[in-house]
Amino acid sequence: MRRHFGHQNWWPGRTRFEVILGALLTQNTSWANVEKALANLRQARALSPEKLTSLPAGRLARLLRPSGYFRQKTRAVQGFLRHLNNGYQGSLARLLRRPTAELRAELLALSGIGEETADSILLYAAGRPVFVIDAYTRRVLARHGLASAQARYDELQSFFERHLPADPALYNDFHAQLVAVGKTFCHRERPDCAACPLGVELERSHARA
DNA sequence: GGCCAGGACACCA
DNA sequence: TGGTGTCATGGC
Repeated sequence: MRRHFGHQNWWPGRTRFEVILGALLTQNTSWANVEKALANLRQARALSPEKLTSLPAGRLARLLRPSGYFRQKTRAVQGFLRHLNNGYQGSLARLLRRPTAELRAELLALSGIGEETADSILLYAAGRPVFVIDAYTRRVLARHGLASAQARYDELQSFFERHLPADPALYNDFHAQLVAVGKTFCHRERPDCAACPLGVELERSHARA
């Protein structure tokens, strides 16, 4: 996959805080729309926990509007900031220093943060070896017969974590590569498996076996 | 004009 | 536990 697409350099974001905001804002939303919202925040000089905390909900909602679901996302962002301020004196470094399992549970307890968003934060902002499962990953695995379409999140996650070394840098780009494969070759209506680098490699490996 | 995008959650049986 | 509706903008 990397030979075909090159390193994907995920996650786009200048700071860890920006990565976290991106994880919250990209839920069921194209990254292009997320970038518009992040650009709004940057222009408003609100891309830090302190500045963002001081923003009234109405103003924050207007800035987040291009990313869609802006009312929900406003609540999610403010909920995260409340947790950060109440539990960690607003220090992202302190929060992200928590042991992986505890941090994951804390994130999941916040409203607006589910498994994928929590794991994106763990991997891309905190650098933990946690494999992220998203809709593209599901589609690619199902398309290649590597997992059932109904498999649970944790089943798919352990599939990767069992078979790959626990290396955050590897997980990082591996997930991004799967998304690239999903976007490029695993279309719902007209998948192009013949040209798919993953499909070709799997065919080779089956032929060898 | 319809479909979909790097989901989460409430509600229901 | 599993299925369904809702949330919303913007690009194609």
